[in-house]
Amino acid sequence: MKISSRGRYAVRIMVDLAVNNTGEYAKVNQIARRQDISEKYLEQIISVLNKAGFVKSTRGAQGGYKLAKDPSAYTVGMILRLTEGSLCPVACLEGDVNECDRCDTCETLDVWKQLGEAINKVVDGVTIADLAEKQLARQNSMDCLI
Amino acid sequence: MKISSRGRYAVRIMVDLAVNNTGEYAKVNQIARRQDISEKYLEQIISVLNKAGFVKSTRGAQGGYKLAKDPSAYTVGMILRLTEGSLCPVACLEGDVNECDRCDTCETLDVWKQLGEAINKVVDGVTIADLAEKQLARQNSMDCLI
DNA sequence: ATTAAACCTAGTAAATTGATAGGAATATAG
DNA sequence: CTATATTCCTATCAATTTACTAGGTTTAAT
Repeated sequence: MKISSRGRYAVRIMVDLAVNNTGEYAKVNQIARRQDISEKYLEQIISVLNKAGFVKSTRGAQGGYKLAKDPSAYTVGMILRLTEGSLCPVACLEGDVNECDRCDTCETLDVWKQLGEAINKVVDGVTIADLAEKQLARQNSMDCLI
Repeated sequence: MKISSRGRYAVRIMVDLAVNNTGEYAKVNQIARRQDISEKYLEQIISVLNKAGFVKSTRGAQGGYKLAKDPSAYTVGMILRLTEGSLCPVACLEGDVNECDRCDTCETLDVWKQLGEAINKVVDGVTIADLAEKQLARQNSMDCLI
């Protein structure tokens, strides 16, 4: 029941792109430096975000990545589901077909259902914009101290 | 973000012991048959429950396992934490020491904290007694149809 | 003494995780 | 048109976890 580093990094990458958005394309090595993630690993993760259309890219010199839409268009849940796969805590609840044949007499199923709903509620209740705003607010408050 | 079969089986074993409690010790092969879990795998899982004091055992002929306390004394969360380890969705939140040095400037941390709380709330809100009752109620309602 | 059970330890195939590595394709700058 | 900066693609890898299977040891009742 852990979120993998792939999922965590993906969220951080999206927030990073939102916070450091200048209109230009951000390069992998810049994001990697800011987020302290290996360039090569980050490359793989951002490629998934790219294929899903969450970010857009251009290749070659001056190329890079930027968010495809407004940060408020992405929930944490969307990003986790993309990079982690389903957030459903048990396979029995996935898809429209109930895999296991104990499902109709399985008391525990209802607990997993509640759990899945609780998880979705949290991760779909927070957007990349929310997280980016919070970071910008903290950065501004730090500026005041200088 | 899946609950492993070890955790799911552990919960089912506890519910099974609650539902089929006759005062006698239940044998691994009986539980295995009822729950459709391999005897050997079940043995390993119930041994964890035993060492934690959730069930008690006697060896030798007529031996077996029974719940150590009333089914209402066990939450699903207790059993999952035992068999799965912490239900914390990220390592950063575990223990009293913050592992990673980004923690104090990490916006995403708050999401994971909310997520952890939501998960705990669900799994600690359901007891083995709740699940056992539900199963007994269904069994009784089935009896009426015969 | 036999037998029925829990107990203990080791092994194992498959999948997943968290990367690293190297090169191919492509766009810009000079 | 060439050099360079960048994304893009694929392969590999070590470590860990998962979900078991297997086989023997100990203990208690009959």
